Amino acid sequence: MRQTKFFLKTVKESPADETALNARLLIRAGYIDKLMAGAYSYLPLGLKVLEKIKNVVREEMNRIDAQEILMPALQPKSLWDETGRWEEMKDIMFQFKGRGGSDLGQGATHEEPIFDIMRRRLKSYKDLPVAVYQIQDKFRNEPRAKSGLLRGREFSMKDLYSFHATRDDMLAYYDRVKLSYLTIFERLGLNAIAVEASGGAFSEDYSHEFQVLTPNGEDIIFHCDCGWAQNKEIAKVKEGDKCPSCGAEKIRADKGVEVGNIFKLEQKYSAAMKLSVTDQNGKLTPVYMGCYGLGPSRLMGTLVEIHHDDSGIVWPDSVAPFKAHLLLLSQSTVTKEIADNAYAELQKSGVEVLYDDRPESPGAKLTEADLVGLPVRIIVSDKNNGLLEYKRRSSAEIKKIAIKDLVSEINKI
RNA sequence: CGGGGUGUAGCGCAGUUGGCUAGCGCGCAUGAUUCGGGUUCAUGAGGUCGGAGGUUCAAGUCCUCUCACCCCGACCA
Repeated sequence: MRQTKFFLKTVKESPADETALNARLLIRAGYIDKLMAGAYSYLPLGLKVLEKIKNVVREEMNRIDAQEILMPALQPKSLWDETGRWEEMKDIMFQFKGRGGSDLGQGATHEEPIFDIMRRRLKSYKDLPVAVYQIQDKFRNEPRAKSGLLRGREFSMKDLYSFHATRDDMLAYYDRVKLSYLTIFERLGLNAIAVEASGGAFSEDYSHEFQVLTPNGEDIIFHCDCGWAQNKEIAKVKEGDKCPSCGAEKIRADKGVEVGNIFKLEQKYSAAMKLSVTDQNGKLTPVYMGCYGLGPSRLMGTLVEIHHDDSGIVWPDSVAPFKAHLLLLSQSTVTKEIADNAYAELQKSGVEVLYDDRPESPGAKLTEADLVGLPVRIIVSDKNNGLLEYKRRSSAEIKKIAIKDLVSEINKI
């Protein structure tokens, strides 16, 4: 993509109404725009990142035999009355009247509609197991939206629901999802730890939260090098205590951002919403269920909190909106030709490249490139005698390479 | 929802005890200039001072109400 044709405007100064680092950088660098508290637009660069995150999630979901669906955000009260959550969640759910006075709500989560779909289709233990997921915007009337993309009133969530004939099967799938989540976070360039947390309203057992440790996180996590970790909400230890798992006296307390949460719902929901199948003996049994959330938009914010420096964002390769930023620093005909050739080469090889072909000053281009944070920077200038200057955003090392070696150099990543 | 703070040009900000034509920087337009870390200069466009009501000869400035945004707390399938 030529930058002269690309819709991207960066700004020098941080917005006054944001203090969260992720929002300040993402807005300055032209990824997102704030519409109101807790609701952001994704501009071309930002949407590319969000989609890359979602696609990593899709790939890993598909790998654990989950199938993608899409449910409405708009939902009727009647469904939510079956579980009693219309009342229970009235403070957090956007609820309003439809035409004719019908009560409607916007989905803060989707257990009710997925149950409605499943109870009319799952009839026998032979129909199980089944797992479906969707990636959709959730709406929550947060008491306090804050921290940029980390806590929105409208935000992207991937929610997965699994249905099982036996408890053992549910537990086995829960473990599969747990591993899948860890793979997702690793692919995204995040070090997330699985933390025991409250099971919530429909489970007495612990749930697992996936927490990325960062000083800007909202939760407090007690954890040990051995892998044991609990949310402060349920933890009965304090910093420096003996680890209940390995016995070493080095429990640490750190702040974390919750980027995923998985629950064993057992049979409680199925009982409430009459989701039963006939077992091998012909007897009706409530199905076992699990639900598993993960937040792509919150992940995008978290990625910026973790991967940045004083000059701007430093995207991990897996989610960067473009792989390379090609900068034309001189306006001589010869140099322009070299840059055009390099651009053509990259495009031919399928490398996603943003080509800064604007007639701006070198300083402006260099500073802006650091702010935007693409993984590879390639400079073409009169100074380089026909060679290209190759630099990773995450490193200070600069290599001079020939055009013919450019694609192979990038493909090493 | 409690406490604190902020609303003035697209963005970041200044504006004294109420006073005359509301400013600065960035950005934008035009023309020059420059070309390896957001070049320099000139000219220009751009404002119901968040909104409503009030006090006053006179309100960006004082009072009341209200809306929005930020931070702390509470809350957080």
